[in-house]
Amino acid sequence: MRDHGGSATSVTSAAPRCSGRATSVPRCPLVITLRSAQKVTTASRGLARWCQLPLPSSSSIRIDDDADASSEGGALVPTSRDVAKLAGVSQSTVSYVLSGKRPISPETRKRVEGAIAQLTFQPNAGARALASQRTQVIGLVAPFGVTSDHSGLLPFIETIARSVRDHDHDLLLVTNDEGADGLVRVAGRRIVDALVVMEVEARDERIPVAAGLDVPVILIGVPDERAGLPCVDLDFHAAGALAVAELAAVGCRSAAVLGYSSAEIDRGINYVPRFLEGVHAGAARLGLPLTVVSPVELERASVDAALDEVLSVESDEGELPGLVLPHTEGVAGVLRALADRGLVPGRHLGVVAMSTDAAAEEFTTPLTNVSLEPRDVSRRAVETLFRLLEAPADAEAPGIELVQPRLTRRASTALPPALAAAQLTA
Amino acid sequence: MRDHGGSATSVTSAAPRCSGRATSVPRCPLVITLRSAQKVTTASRGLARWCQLPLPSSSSIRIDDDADASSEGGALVPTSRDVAKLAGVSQSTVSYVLSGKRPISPETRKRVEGAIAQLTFQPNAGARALASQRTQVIGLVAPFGVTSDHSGLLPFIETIARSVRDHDHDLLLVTNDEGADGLVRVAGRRIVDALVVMEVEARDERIPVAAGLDVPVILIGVPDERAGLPCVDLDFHAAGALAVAELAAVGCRSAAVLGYSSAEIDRGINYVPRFLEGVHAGAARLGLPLTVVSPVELERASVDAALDEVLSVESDEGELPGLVLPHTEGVAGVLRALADRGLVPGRHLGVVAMSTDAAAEEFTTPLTNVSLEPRDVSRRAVETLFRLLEAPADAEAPGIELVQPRLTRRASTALPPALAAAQLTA
DNA sequence: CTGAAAGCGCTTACAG
DNA sequence: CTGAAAGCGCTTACAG
Repeated sequence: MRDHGGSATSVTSAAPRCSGRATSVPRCPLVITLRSAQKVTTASRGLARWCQLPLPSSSSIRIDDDADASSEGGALVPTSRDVAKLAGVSQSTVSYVLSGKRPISPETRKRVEGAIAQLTFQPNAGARALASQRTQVIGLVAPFGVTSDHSGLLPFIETIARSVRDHDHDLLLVTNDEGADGLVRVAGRRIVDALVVMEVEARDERIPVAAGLDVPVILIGVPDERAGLPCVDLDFHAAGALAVAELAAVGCRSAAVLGYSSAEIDRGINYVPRFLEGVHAGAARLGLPLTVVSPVELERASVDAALDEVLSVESDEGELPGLVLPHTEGVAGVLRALADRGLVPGRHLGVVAMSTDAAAEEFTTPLTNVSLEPRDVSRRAVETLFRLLEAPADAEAPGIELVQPRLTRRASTALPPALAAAQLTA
Repeated sequence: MRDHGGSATSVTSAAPRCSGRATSVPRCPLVITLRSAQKVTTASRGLARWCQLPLPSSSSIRIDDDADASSEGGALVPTSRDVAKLAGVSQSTVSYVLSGKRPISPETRKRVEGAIAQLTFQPNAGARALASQRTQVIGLVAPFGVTSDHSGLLPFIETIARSVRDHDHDLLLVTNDEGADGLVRVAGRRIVDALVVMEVEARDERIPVAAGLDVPVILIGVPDERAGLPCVDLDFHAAGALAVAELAAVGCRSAAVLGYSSAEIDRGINYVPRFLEGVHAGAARLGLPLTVVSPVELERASVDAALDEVLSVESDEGELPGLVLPHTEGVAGVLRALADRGLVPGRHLGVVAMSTDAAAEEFTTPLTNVSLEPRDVSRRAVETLFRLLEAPADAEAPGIELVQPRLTRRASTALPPALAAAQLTA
């Protein structure tokens, strides 16, 4: 047993003796005796302060700390061996009671559970991982610091963390700074059982590395070459088509897309072309004239230029095109630029944006949006990952799962009676 | 060694034999022989597909897979014992080369490092944790789902994750759904070595629990009763004082605070009173008349009412009060309401908001802000936590660390020449 | 400067 | 339905 930092303090643990290693102050019933006043050290001073006791100058103090008393500074942690002894069963029985991997008689179970409760036993995760080859931890590779804004990231992290907990696992955050090495590290050292890789790029250096790991990996996003790895993502093609279909439905005679920022395009994020293809396909099917301006940067000047270009293409009847705003971060800037021109979404022109519902409702004119469904995508990713984790090695590997986007009509496509009427009679 | 799912496949690993457990396909040099064509199973089919080989009908195939080839589907992972054998040293020497905990001769080191590289050895985290009683994982208890918006949360998570990696540890995310039980679980099972608890409330049920754990805990935020736990937070008192001082400096003759939302107040977040106290103290020192309206909800009606109240208190000279907006989430709504009234920040009245610099610059009129400094706070928290983790048991326990806020003047307090001049001559 | 060996606290065939 | 024991892959006194 380790000394408590000063020879003045001696610790004697009373029965039942725990077999665990002492970190500092045992959690078992104990007696602390301060032997000599002269030799009182910082450690014993600290301890006394902790216990809210005056530091005695030349007497001994007694602390009766019961088993589940929570005093900081370390504890002699009970093991499953202690539980077994107390319950009068073998250690394996304790393990089986915990895991449910074999039938246990009701009486035995009761005794074991009682002992567990009495000792406030909690299984050691490291020992369990070593013996079972399962860490019960999932790694999440999150794209911190790649782009400036990441407000959209949080719902993913949150939902993934919760879903993983629903499967009795924990979530380890792997920042993207480490790149592919991070994947190799957490998988190779068996820190995690499986990985979720977020925001994969079209040609992502992490893909071949991830495919070579001997733990299951799921991608959020769809790279050009997925190397056999399962992917989950929003159906951005459908999202693009949905956006133009809405504009057509409310009577817009043409559509214009104010594209992504060049930062986003340069990163080769695969949803950019997928969304634009969807827009094109949708417009073509509906016979809607389409203009795409891309890239559009977040800066005011770039937004103004793009808007000028788009608004100059008005139709013969002086009608403005319906606007599709795929770039969530840029939406606020475009709306501001519209306001500067005295243009009100839903009155002078239709606007559909890719954004969360919450963000869409925040604007002066609530926006019709196509939701990014981060929660659905995250949940699906985790479900698939656990199916993979539990699947026999010969199971069918899942492919690409696409979550269908959802459009919610709000004021920004509530077009004027004239247009709406035209639409109704059409 | 585990069977590969079908009796038709036998796997023989060539020297050097690895001592690790086979999950599926060994990573060591190996020979795979398909014995009988009739008995080809799904498993062996899957294997063949993987290897990009046609499935032979009645012959045996040979695959020479070298040690660092990365083929999915499992691997016979090398252990430090394999490294030791290959390097001709003892297992303990391998461990010491890795940990640097005792001097190693250059030649020995070279041989060991060579063997590690050759086998692409990575130490098993579970085994290491079990033997060393250190998991190298820090837990972060993040307040997911407590409030609606959490964009402000991300910089904390990001910075904490990075800082923790700088100390060669990983970050485990503990969602707040589990409440105090989550702390007990990850600490008690030794899933983490230490904890960061975010957004602590004034009377937080997690505090006494956290204080009873036998792992170091650091709080971000300052509860009423910190139970001896170290805290790191922004100095909200100073922030409040800084905000009114700025308004006074640019010539405002009175100040008004549009307070927090009742949701935030109800949660008993400790920075609410601290900030307001700072505002009061600052205003008192400067002799600035002060109005505080609180709560102010995020809803338009509430903002309008608060603004009406505040703007009616104009001075004899018809001057409007300077506005302090402590509630980051509510800033956008207040600005919109001001715009509706034709009031421009920095022209008709001064405005100072609590917000990140990035957010402050996003508004039509860039805002003078007092930064929340999430990165500084996070970094300090992690530094203190590791000091705690490495400190001897008798070390001095740290108390409350307050990070000083920083004010950046922008257009919203660039008041009209008349006022500025008045201020200069004063 | 290095090695042999015990031990960390579980799980899981194996045996009954 | 239960137990005895091997073993997971490291670290760390102990010994030289």
